[in-house]
Amino acid sequence: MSTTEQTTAELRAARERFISQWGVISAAWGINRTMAQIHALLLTSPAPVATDEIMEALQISRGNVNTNLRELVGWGLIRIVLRKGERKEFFEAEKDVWRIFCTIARERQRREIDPALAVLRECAERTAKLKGTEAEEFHATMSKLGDFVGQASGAMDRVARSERSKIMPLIFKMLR
Amino acid sequence: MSTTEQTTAELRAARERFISQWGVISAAWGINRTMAQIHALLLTSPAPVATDEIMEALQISRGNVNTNLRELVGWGLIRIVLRKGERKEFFEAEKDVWRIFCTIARERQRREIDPALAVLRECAERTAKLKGTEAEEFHATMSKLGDFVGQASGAMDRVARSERSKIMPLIFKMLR
DNA sequence: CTGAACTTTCAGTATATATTGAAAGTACAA
DNA sequence: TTGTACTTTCAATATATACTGAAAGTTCAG
Repeated sequence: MSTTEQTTAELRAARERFISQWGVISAAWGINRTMAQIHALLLTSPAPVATDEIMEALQISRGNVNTNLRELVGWGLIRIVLRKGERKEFFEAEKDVWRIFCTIARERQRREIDPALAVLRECAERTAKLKGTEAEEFHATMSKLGDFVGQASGAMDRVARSERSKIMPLIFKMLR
Repeated sequence: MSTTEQTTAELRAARERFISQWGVISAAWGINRTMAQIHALLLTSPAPVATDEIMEALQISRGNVNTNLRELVGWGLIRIVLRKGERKEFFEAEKDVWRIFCTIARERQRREIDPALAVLRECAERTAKLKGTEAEEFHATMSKLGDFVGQASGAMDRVARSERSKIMPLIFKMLR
């Protein structure tokens, strides 16, 4: 086997390992396994990829690929690329790690943290004026939880909106 | 209806809303819905609770309660309480929000981030010496991803190991 | 020991989630 | 306007995940 062939084989093996494992890991974080695999595929693809190629590579149906591509576009993690003279749509992933992180942080904030926060605040609010130890304790728990989630989410938001070059050095300096 | 009855009713309603919604929210983060509901129940209970009461409150089976209680103990989010003269086990949740946060951060780190990091490093490692644009790009992607996850996870780890009173003011000062 | 009080296990089942694939929809060149 | 090259949809189906409940296991007082 030539050196080039070995390189190709090893590269493909590493890439497949990444794609497969990224699916497993993402599932633990409440992200659709296939969506994560498609993302991993695009993330490690040297060029934009079309639906058929993804179907082939991951051995999944057209409908499945389509659904998850739209979802990834919705998250802002990939974009559609059109080639001149071709009707087909190709897709490419944002490859800057910092941008990926900010996108995910902001989307999860909007989709999941904000609604959670609303529930906590509502539960604190509606028990604010109740009398009695139990009611007061419940109110205190909800308030503390709400404040904490609010502060943590605000902090994350500011990190995700700032420039990497400005915020990251600060963080690492602080966490000396 | 007396004021006391109104208070009781309103408190119960708020508590049920919290328990139910906490389950929904947690599911979005890859946490078992029932586990989250049991946690919410204990978090808002004025006293330690035994299996039967949880079965009753959430209308779920003994086996289900048992499994999820063990899982919560495994996470370090609740502890077993024994009452003198009683054979039954009672459970109570850690109620300090900062401690809860640190526990969850450390456990997810150990269970999910560290393995993910290992995969990224392995993929970077095995493609380190390959020649060619595609291989080099893949290696660069894996390295960047690995470095980023490693740094972020290290930062989170240091936050979760520090004292709240020391680290939180610093963070908010920095994110001014 | 014995049995009552309690916990754990796990095969079977239910529920939720993801996937398929064919049909319908869309866009456009000729 | 028709045919072709594509994308989207969605009912049916498969798969993964969670839950049940009865039986087996454990613990311990008497």
